[in-house]
Amino acid sequence: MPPPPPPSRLLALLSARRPPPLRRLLQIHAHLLAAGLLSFPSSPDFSSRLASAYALSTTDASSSASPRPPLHHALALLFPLSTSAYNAAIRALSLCDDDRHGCRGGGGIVHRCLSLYRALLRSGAARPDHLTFPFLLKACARLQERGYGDAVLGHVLGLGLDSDVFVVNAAMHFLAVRGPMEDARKLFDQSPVRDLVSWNTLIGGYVRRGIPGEALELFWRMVAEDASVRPDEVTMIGAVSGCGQLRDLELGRRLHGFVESNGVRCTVRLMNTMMDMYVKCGSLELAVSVFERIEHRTVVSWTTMIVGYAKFGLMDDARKVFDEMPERDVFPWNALMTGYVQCKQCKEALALFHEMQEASVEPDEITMVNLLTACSHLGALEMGMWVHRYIEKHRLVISVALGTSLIDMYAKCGNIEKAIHVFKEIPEKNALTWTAMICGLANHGLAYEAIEHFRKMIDLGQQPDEITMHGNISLGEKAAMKLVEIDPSDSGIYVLLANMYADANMRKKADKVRAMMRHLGVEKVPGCSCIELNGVVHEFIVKDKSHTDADAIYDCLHEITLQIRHTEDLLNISATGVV
DNA sequence: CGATATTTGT
Repeated sequence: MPPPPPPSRLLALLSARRPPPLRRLLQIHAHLLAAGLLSFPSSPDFSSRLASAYALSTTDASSSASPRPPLHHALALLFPLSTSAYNAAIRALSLCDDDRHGCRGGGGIVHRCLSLYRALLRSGAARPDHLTFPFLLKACARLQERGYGDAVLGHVLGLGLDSDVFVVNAAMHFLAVRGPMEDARKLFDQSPVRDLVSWNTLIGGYVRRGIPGEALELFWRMVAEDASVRPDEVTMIGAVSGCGQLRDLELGRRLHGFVESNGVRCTVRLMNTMMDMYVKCGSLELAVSVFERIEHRTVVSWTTMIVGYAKFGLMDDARKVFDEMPERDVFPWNALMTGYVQCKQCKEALALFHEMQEASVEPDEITMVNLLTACSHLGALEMGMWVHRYIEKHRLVISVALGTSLIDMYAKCGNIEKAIHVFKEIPEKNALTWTAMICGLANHGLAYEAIEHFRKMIDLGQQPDEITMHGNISLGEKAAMKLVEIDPSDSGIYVLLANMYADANMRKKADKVRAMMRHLGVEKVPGCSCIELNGVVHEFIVKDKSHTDADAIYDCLHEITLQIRHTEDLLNISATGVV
């Protein structure tokens, strides 16, 4: 028998970033027991470290080949655990930040955190304390469902921990991410404790939700009213990115000045945010000047620069930046591809995808959305179908956005049946999905089906609160206009529209738009038809001469017309009689 | 002791 490793060696094994495999962990556990190192309390706290390692090793995806024991079995071996051991285990789990270990959306890890918390509540010996909740709430904020976090918030109140600033901030963060923003705000306004992180959390929350006005107002209030805090890097990241959402260049320069005159640490992250803001506010020049002043550029810095050039249509410069970057993850690839698509250089986008595959970069959902958009523009049905198969083969999750892109691609590439099929298959639909389907049907001249879908969309209440605070109405309008185009005489559309506006509390505007729609209905829209040849869609409008082979096509049409006339003469029937 | 933060998309 080899001698047991010294405690320092065991400690090192337990503290490694990657936990030892379960089998090894059990050995370590036995050694610690034999050495009497698990008697509580001890320093260093071996039982906390062992609990953390168990929590992590039952999460480790690499051990998923063999059945993993439930976490509570492993922890039962350590029973009874102290609160700090539970906290350490929850902490270790909540810090393990990627989703490889569990199901999507960090679900696996969060549920393990919650089961640890339940074990803690059941244990009787230990009670959750002020250190338990920041980690736990952070985990809950990563979960789509709100229920668990709400329950935990209830416990916080029950235990009277609502005066611990760390707990309050974690609760605010949870509410800002998952709950109604008003609740986060209420907590901020009513809490007896408040510090820099409280302000930052709330400002960041408003920015994440796309309410930049509120974020900036809070920022100025913080500067003016609360002398106990000074804006730091995190504050400024929130304020500057909010300013980017506002597209307010003047404000952006002011905030930039604020950073420099208030000694805020100008870290790469802040400078990246500043670049992004300048790009969004339309000043490529200032974005470049910030980029050039960054000493240690990250992938984010380079990517933001690519987005900037692409946004201004300077694809050659975007490509140059892309080629110059020392290392790339999927972001710069997607950013460049998006640029090509938006600049209508769809063939370049497809070529980039092939480069991406040669570079062995794993494409993601966004890559696929870009590819499908490129295919839609090109009318490249073959390629589009290949992308569809690729998505299925690689088991990429078909999100709303991806599903919508598929529908749009099939519709624009001329395969409306497949578009309908995908529409029926996908589980999640939003207003954009419906619009893509309705416009697709309308473009294929399927007026009845389009109107039926429009009706269904309204019936399902698939709008007012989907997007903002108005944007949705224009979506409805977009769909409706398409319908008016194909059948101006259908009064049903006007009724539906009127109802839609009524539902959205826009009665005042309803009449005005009604008149507009009528006007549109009167207007003649040129008839249009599409034909697909070898994966390329050719579009023709009445009297359209834009096609490269227009002369030949019209010659051919003329020939066909002559032949029909000739046949008519032979059969002695009139053209109107046939048609 | 513990909480807040930047880049890609229909």
